[in-house]
Amino acid sequence: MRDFADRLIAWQRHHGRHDLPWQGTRDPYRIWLSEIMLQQTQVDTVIPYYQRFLAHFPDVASLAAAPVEDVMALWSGLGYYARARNLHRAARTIIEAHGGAFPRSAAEIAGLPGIGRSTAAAIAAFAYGERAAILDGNVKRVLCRVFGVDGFTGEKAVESRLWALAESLLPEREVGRYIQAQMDLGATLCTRGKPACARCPFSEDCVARRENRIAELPTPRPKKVVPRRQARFAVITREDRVLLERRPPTGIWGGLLALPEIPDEVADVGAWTAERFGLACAAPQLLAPLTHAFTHFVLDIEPIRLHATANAAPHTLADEPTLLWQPLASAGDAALPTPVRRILDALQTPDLFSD
DNA sequence: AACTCGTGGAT
DNA sequence: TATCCAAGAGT
Repeated sequence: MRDFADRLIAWQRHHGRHDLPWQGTRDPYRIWLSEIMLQQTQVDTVIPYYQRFLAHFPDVASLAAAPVEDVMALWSGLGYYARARNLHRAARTIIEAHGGAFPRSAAEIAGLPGIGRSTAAAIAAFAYGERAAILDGNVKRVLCRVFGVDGFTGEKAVESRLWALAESLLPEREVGRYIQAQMDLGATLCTRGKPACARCPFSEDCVARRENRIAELPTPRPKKVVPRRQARFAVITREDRVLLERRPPTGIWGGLLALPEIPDEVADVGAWTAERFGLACAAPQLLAPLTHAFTHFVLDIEPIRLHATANAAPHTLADEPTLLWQPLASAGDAALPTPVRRILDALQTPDLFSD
Protein backbone atom coordinates (compact mmCIF):
# COMPACT_ATOMS: atom_id res chain seq x y z
CA MET A 1 0.00 0.00 0.00
CA ARG A 2 1.74 3.13 -1.21
CA ASP A 3 -0.58 5.80 0.19
CA PHE A 4 -1.02 4.43 3.73
CA ALA A 5 0.29 7.56 5.45
CA ASP A 6 -1.60 10.00 3.23
CA ARG A 7 -4.89 8.24 3.77
CA LEU A 8 -4.28 8.01 7.51
CA ILE A 9 -3.44 11.71 7.72
CA ALA A 10 -6.59 12.60 5.76
CA TRP A 11 -8.64 10.44 8.11
CA GLN A 12 -7.12 12.11 11.17
CA ARG A 13 -8.13 15.60 10.01
CA HIS A 14 -11.82 14.74 10.18
CA HIS A 15 -12.07 11.79 12.54
CA GLY A 16 -9.06 11.94 14.84
CA ARG A 17 -8.75 13.37 18.34
CA HIS A 18 -7.80 17.03 18.53
CA ASP A 19 -8.70 18.19 22.03
CA LEU A 20 -6.70 16.04 24.42
CA PRO A 21 -5.02 18.14 27.14
CA TRP A 22 -1.50 17.55 25.76
CA GLN A 23 -2.41 18.42 22.20
CA GLY A 24 -2.10 21.87 20.68
CA THR A 25 1.35 22.47 22.13
CA ARG A 26 4.90 22.04 20.92
CA ASP A 27 6.33 22.29 24.41
CA PRO A 28 8.54 19.21 24.62
CA TYR A 29 8.12 19.10 28.41
CA ARG A 30 4.34 18.75 28.21
CA ILE A 31 4.57 16.24 25.38
CA TRP A 32 7.19 14.26 27.29
CA LEU A 33 5.10 14.20 30.47
CA SER A 34 2.03 13.01 28.58
CA GLU A 35 3.95 10.28 26.76
CA ILE A 36 5.40 8.92 30.02
CA MET A 37 2.04 8.94 31.79
CA LEU A 38 0.40 7.27 28.80
CA GLN A 39 2.81 4.34 28.81
CA GLN A 40 0.66 1.26 29.46
CA THR A 41 -2.07 3.56 30.74
CA GLN A 42 -5.34 4.60 29.15
CA VAL A 43 -6.12 8.19 28.19
CA ASP A 44 -9.06 8.66 30.55
CA THR A 45 -6.96 7.48 33.49
CA VAL A 46 -4.10 9.84 32.66
CA ILE A 47 -6.01 13.10 32.16
CA PRO A 48 -6.59 14.09 35.82
CA TYR A 49 -3.04 13.07 36.79
CA TYR A 50 -1.62 15.07 33.90
CA GLN A 51 -3.54 18.22 34.84
CA ARG A 52 -2.58 17.96 38.50
CA PHE A 53 1.07 17.23 37.78
CA LEU A 54 1.34 20.13 35.35
CA ALA A 55 -0.25 22.51 37.85
CA HIS A 56 2.49 21.62 40.37
CA PHE A 57 5.36 21.35 37.91
CA PRO A 58 4.72 23.55 34.85
CA ASP A 59 8.21 23.12 33.37
CA VAL A 60 11.41 21.12 33.53
CA ALA A 61 13.05 23.51 36.00
CA SER A 62 10.29 23.25 38.58
CA LEU A 63 10.26 19.47 38.28
CA ALA A 64 14.03 19.23 38.64
CA ALA A 65 13.98 21.50 41.68
CA ALA A 66 11.35 19.44 43.49
CA PRO A 67 12.13 16.68 46.00
CA VAL A 68 11.50 13.27 44.49
CA GLU A 69 9.04 12.55 47.31
CA ASP A 70 6.73 15.27 45.98
CA VAL A 71 6.91 13.79 42.50
CA MET A 72 6.04 10.33 43.83
CA ALA A 73 3.07 11.76 45.72
CA LEU A 74 1.65 13.24 42.52
CA TRP A 75 2.17 9.92 40.75
CA SER A 76 0.50 7.95 43.55
CA GLY A 77 -2.23 5.72 42.11
CA LEU A 78 -0.99 5.84 38.53
CA GLY A 79 1.24 2.78 38.79
CA TYR A 80 4.61 1.86 37.27
CA TYR A 81 6.34 4.20 39.70
CA ALA A 82 9.76 3.85 38.07
CA ARG A 83 8.30 6.19 35.45
CA ALA A 84 8.08 8.97 38.04
CA ARG A 85 11.58 8.38 39.37
CA ASN A 86 13.01 8.33 35.84
CA LEU A 87 11.04 11.45 34.93
CA HIS A 88 12.54 13.27 37.86
CA ARG A 89 16.05 11.99 37.13
CA ALA A 90 15.73 13.04 33.50
CA ALA A 91 14.56 16.52 34.49
CA ARG A 92 17.66 16.96 36.61
CA THR A 93 19.83 15.69 33.76
CA ILE A 94 18.28 18.22 31.41
CA ILE A 95 19.00 21.04 33.84
CA GLU A 96 22.47 19.95 34.83
CA ALA A 97 23.90 18.35 31.68
CA HIS A 98 21.92 20.13 28.95
CA GLY A 99 21.81 23.59 30.51
CA GLY A 100 18.04 23.44 30.86
CA ALA A 101 17.43 22.97 27.14
CA PHE A 102 15.35 19.95 26.16
CA PRO A 103 17.27 17.66 23.77
CA ARG A 104 16.50 18.40 20.10
CA SER A 105 16.60 14.99 18.46
CA ALA A 106 15.01 11.61 19.03
CA ALA A 107 18.45 10.03 19.42
CA GLU A 108 19.40 12.43 22.20
CA ILE A 109 15.98 12.21 23.84
CA ALA A 110 16.26 8.43 23.92
CA GLY A 111 19.35 8.81 26.06
CA LEU A 112 17.28 10.08 28.98
CA PRO A 113 16.09 7.61 31.62
CA GLY A 114 12.60 6.22 31.08
CA ILE A 115 12.52 7.19 27.40
CA GLY A 116 12.84 4.37 24.91
CA ARG A 117 12.83 4.37 21.14
CA SER A 118 9.09 4.80 20.67
CA THR A 119 8.58 7.51 23.29
CA ALA A 120 11.61 9.43 22.02
CA ALA A 121 10.23 9.33 18.50
CA ALA A 122 6.82 10.55 19.64
CA ILE A 123 8.32 13.50 21.52
CA ALA A 124 10.62 14.45 18.63
CA ALA A 125 7.82 14.17 16.09
CA PHE A 126 5.28 16.17 18.09
CA ALA A 127 7.67 18.83 19.36
CA TYR A 128 10.06 19.23 16.42
CA GLY A 129 8.42 17.47 13.47
CA GLU A 130 11.28 14.97 13.28
CA ARG A 131 10.67 12.08 10.90
CA ALA A 132 10.75 9.22 13.40
CA ALA A 133 8.55 6.15 13.71
CA ILE A 134 6.73 5.05 16.85
CA LEU A 135 5.73 1.50 17.77
CA ASP A 136 3.26 1.43 20.61
CA GLY A 137 0.35 -0.91 21.23
CA ASN A 138 -1.92 0.97 18.85
CA VAL A 139 0.56 0.94 15.99
CA LYS A 140 1.34 -2.72 16.53
CA ARG A 141 -2.35 -3.63 16.41
CA VAL A 142 -3.05 -1.57 13.29
CA LEU A 143 -0.01 -2.82 11.40
CA CYS A 144 -0.56 -6.45 12.36
CA ARG A 145 -4.11 -6.29 11.07
CA VAL A 146 -3.73 -4.13 7.96
CA PHE A 147 -0.57 -5.89 6.77
CA GLY A 148 -1.33 -9.34 8.19
CA VAL A 149 1.69 -9.68 10.49
CA ASP A 150 1.61 -12.95 12.44
CA GLY A 151 3.22 -13.78 15.78
CA PHE A 152 3.24 -12.28 19.27
CA THR A 153 4.53 -8.71 19.03
CA GLY A 154 6.63 -9.23 22.14
CA GLU A 155 8.93 -11.56 20.20
CA LYS A 156 12.03 -9.90 18.89
CA ALA A 157 11.64 -11.11 15.31
CA VAL A 158 8.06 -9.84 15.09
CA GLU A 159 8.94 -6.55 16.69
CA SER A 160 11.88 -6.01 14.35
CA ARG A 161 9.63 -6.59 11.38
CA LEU A 162 7.10 -4.12 12.75
CA TRP A 163 9.76 -1.47 13.34
CA ALA A 164 10.97 -1.86 9.75
CA LEU A 165 7.40 -1.63 8.49
CA ALA A 166 6.71 1.45 10.61
CA GLU A 167 9.84 3.16 9.30
CA SER A 168 8.96 2.35 5.69
CA LEU A 169 5.50 3.86 6.04
CA LEU A 170 6.65 7.24 7.41
CA PRO A 171 5.45 10.23 5.36
CA GLU A 172 7.80 13.00 4.28
CA ARG A 173 5.69 15.69 5.91
CA GLU A 174 3.22 16.07 8.75
CA VAL A 175 4.84 13.34 10.80
CA GLY A 176 3.26 14.64 13.98
CA ARG A 177 -0.22 14.36 12.58
CA TYR A 178 0.65 10.98 11.12
CA ILE A 179 1.69 9.36 14.38
CA GLN A 180 -1.25 10.97 16.13
CA ALA A 181 -3.39 9.40 13.41
CA GLN A 182 -1.92 5.97 14.07
CA MET A 183 -2.73 6.22 17.75
CA ASP A 184 -6.19 7.64 17.10
CA LEU A 185 -7.08 4.89 14.66
CA GLY A 186 -5.91 2.22 17.09
CA ALA A 187 -7.56 3.76 20.13
CA THR A 188 -10.92 4.75 18.68
CA LEU A 189 -11.56 2.47 15.71
CA CYS A 190 -9.13 -0.41 15.28
CA THR A 191 -9.71 -1.46 18.88
CA ARG A 192 -8.86 -4.77 20.46
CA GLY A 193 -12.39 -6.06 20.87
CA LYS A 194 -14.85 -5.09 18.17
CA PRO A 195 -13.08 -2.86 15.66
CA ALA A 196 -15.29 -0.47 13.68
CA CYS A 197 -14.12 -1.72 10.30
CA ALA A 198 -17.05 -0.08 8.54
CA ARG A 199 -15.57 3.33 9.34
CA CYS A 200 -11.94 2.37 8.71
CA PRO A 201 -10.14 3.97 5.74
CA PHE A 202 -8.32 0.66 5.15
CA SER A 203 -11.27 -1.72 5.35
CA GLU A 204 -10.86 -2.70 1.70
CA ASP A 205 -7.13 -3.37 2.04
CA CYS A 206 -6.87 -4.82 5.53
CA VAL A 207 -5.45 -8.36 5.46
CA ALA A 208 -7.10 -9.31 8.75
CA ARG A 209 -10.49 -8.23 7.43
CA ARG A 210 -10.07 -9.80 3.99
CA GLU A 211 -9.00 -13.09 5.52
CA ASN A 212 -11.55 -12.91 8.33
CA ARG A 213 -8.82 -12.97 11.01
CA ILE A 214 -9.69 -9.81 12.92
CA ALA A 215 -10.03 -11.74 16.18
CA GLU A 216 -6.71 -13.56 15.66
CA LEU A 217 -4.58 -10.50 14.87
CA PRO A 218 -2.55 -9.30 16.55
CA THR A 219 -1.49 -12.67 17.94
CA PRO A 220 -2.30 -12.61 21.68
CA ARG A 221 0.34 -12.88 24.35
CA PRO A 222 1.10 -16.46 25.44
CA LYS A 223 -0.89 -17.30 28.55
CA LYS A 224 0.79 -17.62 31.91
CA VAL A 225 -0.55 -18.54 35.30
CA VAL A 226 -0.38 -15.61 37.67
CA PRO A 227 0.94 -16.61 41.11
CA ARG A 228 -1.06 -15.72 44.20
CA ARG A 229 0.78 -14.28 47.18
CA GLN A 230 -0.22 -13.25 50.65
CA ALA A 231 0.93 -10.38 52.86
CA ARG A 232 0.10 -8.90 56.25
CA PHE A 233 0.28 -5.13 56.57
CA ALA A 234 0.75 -3.58 60.00
CA VAL A 235 -1.59 -0.63 60.53
CA ILE A 236 0.14 0.85 63.57
CA THR A 237 -1.59 3.96 64.83
CA ARG A 238 -0.73 6.34 67.61
CA GLU A 239 -3.29 9.03 68.34
CA ASP A 240 -4.09 10.49 64.91
CA ARG A 241 -1.04 9.18 63.08
CA VAL A 242 -0.11 5.98 61.28
CA LEU A 243 3.34 4.46 60.91
CA LEU A 244 4.53 4.30 57.31
CA GLU A 245 7.69 2.94 55.77
CA ARG A 246 9.45 4.25 52.66
CA ARG A 247 10.00 1.33 50.31
CA PRO A 248 13.36 0.85 48.57
CA PRO A 249 13.71 2.62 45.20
CA THR A 250 13.53 -0.57 43.15
CA GLY A 251 11.01 -3.37 43.22
CA ILE A 252 7.27 -3.23 43.74
CA TRP A 253 5.98 0.20 44.81
CA GLY A 254 9.56 1.50 44.68
CA GLY A 255 10.01 4.78 46.54
CA LEU A 256 6.46 4.86 47.85
CA LEU A 257 5.24 5.05 51.43
CA ALA A 258 3.57 1.84 52.53
CA LEU A 259 2.40 0.04 55.62
CA PRO A 260 5.15 -2.08 57.19
CA GLU A 261 4.90 -5.67 56.02
CA ILE A 262 4.82 -8.32 58.72
CA PRO A 263 7.19 -11.17 57.80
CA ASP A 264 5.39 -14.45 57.12
CA GLU A 265 7.26 -16.30 59.86
CA VAL A 266 6.06 -13.91 62.55
CA ALA A 267 3.50 -15.62 64.80
CA ASP A 268 3.21 -13.05 67.57
CA VAL A 269 2.48 -9.73 65.87
CA GLY A 270 2.55 -7.78 69.14
CA ALA A 271 5.99 -9.11 70.01
CA TRP A 272 7.23 -8.36 66.51
CA THR A 273 5.99 -4.76 66.75
CA ALA A 274 7.74 -4.33 70.07
CA GLU A 275 10.98 -5.79 68.75
CA ARG A 276 10.96 -4.11 65.35
CA PHE A 277 9.73 -0.63 66.26
CA GLY A 278 10.09 -0.45 70.02
CA LEU A 279 6.38 0.07 70.31
CA ALA A 280 4.05 -1.32 72.92
CA CYS A 281 0.68 -2.02 71.38
CA ALA A 282 -2.75 -3.20 72.42
CA ALA A 283 -4.00 -6.52 71.10
CA PRO A 284 -3.83 -6.81 67.28
CA GLN A 285 -7.14 -6.33 65.53
CA LEU A 286 -7.93 -7.89 62.13
CA LEU A 287 -9.24 -5.42 59.58
CA ALA A 288 -11.16 -6.30 56.42
CA PRO A 289 -8.87 -8.22 54.04
CA LEU A 290 -8.55 -7.11 50.44
CA THR A 291 -7.20 -8.47 47.19
CA HIS A 292 -4.97 -6.45 44.91
CA ALA A 293 -4.31 -7.69 41.38
CA PHE A 294 -1.07 -6.81 39.64
CA THR A 295 -0.30 -7.74 36.06
CA HIS A 296 1.98 -10.57 37.10
CA PHE A 297 0.59 -11.70 40.46
CA VAL A 298 -2.36 -11.41 42.81
CA LEU A 299 -1.80 -10.21 46.36
CA ASP A 300 -4.12 -11.13 49.22
CA ILE A 301 -3.68 -8.49 51.92
CA GLU A 302 -4.50 -8.85 55.61
CA PRO A 303 -4.34 -5.49 57.34
CA ILE A 304 -3.72 -5.82 61.08
CA ARG A 305 -4.51 -2.86 63.32
CA LEU A 306 -2.23 -2.13 66.26
CA HIS A 307 -2.84 0.75 68.66
CA ALA A 308 0.44 2.01 70.02
CA THR A 309 0.27 3.15 73.61
CA ALA A 310 1.11 6.71 74.54
CA ASN A 311 4.58 5.95 75.86
CA ALA A 312 5.61 5.06 72.32
CA ALA A 313 6.92 8.44 71.23
CA PRO A 314 7.34 9.31 67.54
CA HIS A 315 10.84 10.62 68.12
CA THR A 316 12.07 7.11 68.92
CA LEU A 317 12.13 6.58 65.15
CA ALA A 318 14.54 9.43 64.49
CA ASP A 319 17.37 7.06 63.67
CA GLU A 320 15.27 5.22 61.07
CA PRO A 321 14.85 7.64 58.17
CA THR A 322 12.61 5.22 56.25
CA LEU A 323 9.97 5.35 58.98
CA LEU A 324 7.58 8.18 59.68
CA TRP A 325 4.39 8.93 61.56
CA GLN A 326 1.94 10.16 58.93
CA PRO A 327 -1.09 12.17 60.12
CA LEU A 328 -4.15 10.23 58.98
CA ALA A 329 -5.91 13.43 57.97
CA SER A 330 -3.25 14.19 55.34
CA ALA A 331 -2.58 10.60 54.26
CA GLY A 332 -4.40 11.32 51.01
CA ASP A 333 -1.59 13.63 49.93
CA ALA A 334 1.14 11.06 50.55
CA ALA A 335 2.87 8.83 47.99
CA LEU A 336 0.85 5.71 48.75
CA PRO A 337 0.20 2.67 46.59
CA THR A 338 -3.48 2.07 45.89
CA PRO A 339 -4.24 -0.73 48.38
CA VAL A 340 -2.57 1.22 51.22
CA ARG A 341 -4.65 4.23 50.26
CA ARG A 342 -7.77 2.08 50.43
CA ILE A 343 -6.89 0.70 53.86
CA LEU A 344 -6.24 4.16 55.29
CA ASP A 345 -9.38 5.55 53.67
CA ALA A 346 -11.42 2.81 55.33
CA LEU A 347 -9.73 3.58 58.63
CA GLN A 348 -10.83 7.20 58.46
CA THR A 349 -14.35 6.60 57.24
CA PRO A 350 -15.49 3.46 59.00
CA ASP A 351 -18.63 2.18 57.34
CA LEU A 352 -19.91 -1.19 58.42
CA PHE A 353 -22.17 -1.44 55.40
CA SER A 354 -19.71 -0.73 52.62
CA ASP A 355 -18.64 -3.57 50.39
C1' DA B 1 14.82 -13.59 25.80
C1' DA B 2 12.25 -13.45 29.64
C1' DC B 3 10.97 -11.12 33.59
C1' DT B 4 9.63 -7.06 36.36
C1' DC B 5 6.91 -3.20 37.08
C1' DG B 6 0.44 -0.91 38.81
C1' DT B 7 -3.86 0.17 38.00
C1' DG B 8 -8.23 0.29 35.96
C1' DG B 9 -11.10 -0.13 31.65
C1' DA B 10 -13.42 -3.24 28.59
C1' DT B 11 -15.71 -7.40 27.46
C1' DT C 1 -16.25 -13.41 36.95
C1' DA C 2 -12.09 -14.03 34.63
C1' DT C 3 -9.19 -12.39 31.32
C1' DC C 4 -6.67 -9.31 28.62
C1' DC C 5 -3.95 -5.52 28.25
C1' DA C 6 -3.35 -0.12 27.54
C1' DA C 7 0.61 6.15 23.91
C1' DG C 8 6.79 0.61 27.13
C1' DA C 9 11.19 0.69 29.48
C1' DG C 10 14.79 -1.36 32.27
C1' DT C 11 17.36 -5.27 33.52
